[in-house]
Amino acid sequence: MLNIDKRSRVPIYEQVKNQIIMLIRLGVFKPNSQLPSIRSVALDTGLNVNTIKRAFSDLEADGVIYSLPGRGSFVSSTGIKNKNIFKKAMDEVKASVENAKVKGIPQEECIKLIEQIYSQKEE
Amino acid sequence: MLNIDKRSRVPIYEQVKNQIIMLIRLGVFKPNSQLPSIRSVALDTGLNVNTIKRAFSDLEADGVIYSLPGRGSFVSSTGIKNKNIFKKAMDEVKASVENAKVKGIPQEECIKLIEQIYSQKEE
Amino acid sequence: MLNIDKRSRVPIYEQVKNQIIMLIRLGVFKPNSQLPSIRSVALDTGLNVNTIKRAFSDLEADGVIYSLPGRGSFVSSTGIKNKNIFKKAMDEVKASVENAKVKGIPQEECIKLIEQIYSQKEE
Amino acid sequence: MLNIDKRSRVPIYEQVKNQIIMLIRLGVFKPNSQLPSIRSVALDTGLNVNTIKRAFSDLEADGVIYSLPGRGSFVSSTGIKNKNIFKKAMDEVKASVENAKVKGIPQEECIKLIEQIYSQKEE
DNA sequence: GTGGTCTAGACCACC
DNA sequence: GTGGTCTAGACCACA
Repeated sequence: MLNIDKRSRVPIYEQVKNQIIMLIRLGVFKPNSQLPSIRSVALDTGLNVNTIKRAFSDLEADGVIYSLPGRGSFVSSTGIKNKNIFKKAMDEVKASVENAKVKGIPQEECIKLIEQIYSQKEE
Repeated sequence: MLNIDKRSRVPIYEQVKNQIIMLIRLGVFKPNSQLPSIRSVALDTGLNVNTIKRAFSDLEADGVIYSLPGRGSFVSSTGIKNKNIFKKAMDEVKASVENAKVKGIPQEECIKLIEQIYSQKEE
Repeated sequence: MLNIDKRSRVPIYEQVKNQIIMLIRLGVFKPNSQLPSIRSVALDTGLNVNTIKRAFSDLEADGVIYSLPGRGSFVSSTGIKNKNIFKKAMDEVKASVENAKVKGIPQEECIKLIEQIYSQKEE
Repeated sequence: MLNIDKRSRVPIYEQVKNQIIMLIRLGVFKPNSQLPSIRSVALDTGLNVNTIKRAFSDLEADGVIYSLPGRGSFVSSTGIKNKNIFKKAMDEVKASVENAKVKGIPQEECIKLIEQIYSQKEE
């Protein structure tokens, strides 16, 4: 179900977080519905329980999901409509573009790249 | 000479690299001219010698500077026109924008941000 | 009969306990009268039998009810006037207020909150 | 330096968090000053590095401290003046007092308890 | 030395 | 079965 690249420099728990966010955004997991258990995700992905737990806890801290001990983890009713998540993502873009600008990369290159990324179909 | 923010999350050696690249780009350091020694930079900035060393060897690996053992470091003749530096910067932008897309941020938001960054005067 | 919030962080067996205590306090269940059976409560609420069993045995341990094997559970003659229940509740209040104090919240804030809670009508 | 009760039902990382918050509030750790390293705290307390790490990460998520990889952990410039921390503490008080009210404990008992707690000198 | 990530495996409370 | 806590120990990047 999840597609993890162990060789990426992006931490595994971040990849898990991102994929779950995308699945919620795509409607695969709907608000207030139950998510697969931490352990089952760990089994499916072959990752350690603690790594998945870390991803779930982070998502809970961001208000994307909530977990009830002994009962399971659930998509929060507001789902992905959380400003905090957006802010973090935009902060990253900002930092990387500012860096590109400092390195002397012209604005058109950046815009071209963005248009290219957004024209790709979501996997 | 260098403007380092010790409280930034950007690694210090990265900040050193970036500032040197910018100084080359602005013409303060010209192709084939000698750079200040690692030790003098360390003294000036109050940073650890190892940190500066790391920045210089990274720059050498990127072909931006070259060092002659016993004589010092010099701006390479091609200077900053090195594809590697550009590629790394663009890879960062790519990763952050792909992440933004996954989080559901619309293309226009990214473009707006870029135009805003590039409209600012360089410090 | 019982009003359970499955999405609450309060354990379900705790909610069951609390509601039964309140019903006794309100006189719905009188001292020495028989309580509905564990199974019927489980059926009514749609909760797991084990969860109800846990609530009942906790209440018995606290001396609020007693059970006669094969015949059912009954409100104890002393009813809710049991020190143990009070003590547990007060211990919780104590812990949370001590925590608030540590966090730097002034005494007046706590008192104000309490007055506000007690001025609300009981549901 | 820290005073941990391993037998408490309050998670150890919570106790660590609370004690650090108190030390910041008392001015022992000042805004922007460096905190003892995660490892040294682990050594001093005899606790596992990961447990201390958990406490520090939580504090960072709450904006109380910030950490710079390779450099250390620091009290954030706003220090403890964080509404989130206060809200969580008050939510706890609210829940416990509401519970006490349901159990039939009179308002005066709660107020008396609070006055007693706040009259005690801070350790 | 510092913090950050990851694994492995234990024990607990709750359902 | 579920999530939550804790320990032990490994490896990494950064200073």
